[in-house]
Amino acid sequence: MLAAPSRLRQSADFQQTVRQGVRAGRPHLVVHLLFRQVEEPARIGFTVGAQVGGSVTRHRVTRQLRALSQPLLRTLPAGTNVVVRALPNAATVGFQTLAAELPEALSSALRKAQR
RNA sequence: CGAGUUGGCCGGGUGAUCGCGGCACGAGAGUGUCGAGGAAAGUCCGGGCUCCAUGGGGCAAGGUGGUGGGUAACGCCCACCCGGGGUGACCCGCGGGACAGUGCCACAGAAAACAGACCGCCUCGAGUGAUCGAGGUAAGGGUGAAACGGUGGUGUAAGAGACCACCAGCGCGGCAGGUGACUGCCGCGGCUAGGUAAACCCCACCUGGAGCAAGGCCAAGAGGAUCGCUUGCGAUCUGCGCAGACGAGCUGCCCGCUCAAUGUCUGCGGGUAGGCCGCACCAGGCCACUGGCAACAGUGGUCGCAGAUGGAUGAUCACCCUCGGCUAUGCCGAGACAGAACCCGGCUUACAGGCCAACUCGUCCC
RNA sequence: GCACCGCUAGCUCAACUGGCAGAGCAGCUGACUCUUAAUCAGCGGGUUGGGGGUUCAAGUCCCUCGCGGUGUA
Repeated sequence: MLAAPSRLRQSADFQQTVRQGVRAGRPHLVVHLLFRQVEEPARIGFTVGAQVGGSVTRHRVTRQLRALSQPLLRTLPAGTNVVVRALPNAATVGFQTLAAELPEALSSALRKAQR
């Protein structure tokens, strides 16, 4: 589990990020990103729906994404909110595929947001 | 050796690196330690715990259903009885009551529950005759899931428990065994009484309601009474709005009791979740002994065993294990069902593969 | 967490107290027409979500499992 200040913890935060932020997709996941003008650490959250699979596979995907997010968190500017949404086919591919797609999607979203 | 029955267990292992949550210690960096399951699942039962209610009487409603025992309790478990299945080990059974009452039994059939008689059979009468009428009878026929005991004989106009023998079944009595369900034996009776209660129902026994978003504390906010003290409500709110109904409450209803038109309830709309506690040490696991057929209980020893809140057990690598494929001393791929959320006892359902024990039947050998 | 509802032909729905599973649309065949549509005649199509039980007999009653959905906190 990430530290509490680095997590999105409320449903409202998720909705705000997904609706107002920019979006960058890859075949197995989507990254939503939103800059906020506050001096807080960057925060990240995960959305893994029931379409991905049962409880066991959902948790497995969440853990893999969380493990990948740990080093990427430092590279984000302060006040950034990120929501990583797993697509239904995310459980069918291995860790290596997700490890390649997440940094790509994140940097792509950052470029979009800075424009 | 083959075929089978029952019960129990495991359900990947070891190591390294980078990470996560709880707890303990520490000023801190950090160190140490623990960290998913047999079903954590479905939510079908039972309890603990918490709050609310709880003066009495009656009626409902729901559940359970052989007997005895186990248990905190159960719709669970154990043993036994009865019925059914299997050569057998063993398995299956919502397994009380059908003379307390009511209902239903389609189609077919003469007739479907209480006796009756369609075709028959027999006697008498009428008629030349086909046949008709009166009466007796229920053996035979056919229908059906089910037809008023079965077989053989006596008997008769034809027949019939009308009578007899045996058998099946019912009721009563006695003796014996068992805590009991019940079983065995003997005698007597009338000769025969359909099914359905997972149809209503009757009988016996059990059940107050809600649920950890229970509930408590703090912070913050709002309203009323009077400044304070203080009092009531307080996220299950509303003296925020609109509309409607009516006496209301005693958590289903009635009696009864209590309170009261500034009261109470209902519907629609509107609004509200910050932290801490509850929270993890118990009907606890394992081992031994004792009692018991067993479920289980008692005594002693020993162990400490998840506690998150967008929610902790992940990622990678190496070797080993199991399985599958192949170009086969190796290579490649796969590793069941499934993720704790207040806790516990059961039930049910899912589950690759494997292990152990007891027992049964068959065949062969000693 | 608690309280409920539904599952029937390819689709939308019936089947009263247990008693032969049906209707409309769709499909197929034929007729009408130069052809199509419309119309007319006919035909096929069902493990009643799965399994088990009670009953002579189950879509209906009971138990259990699955899928989908609703209300409420």
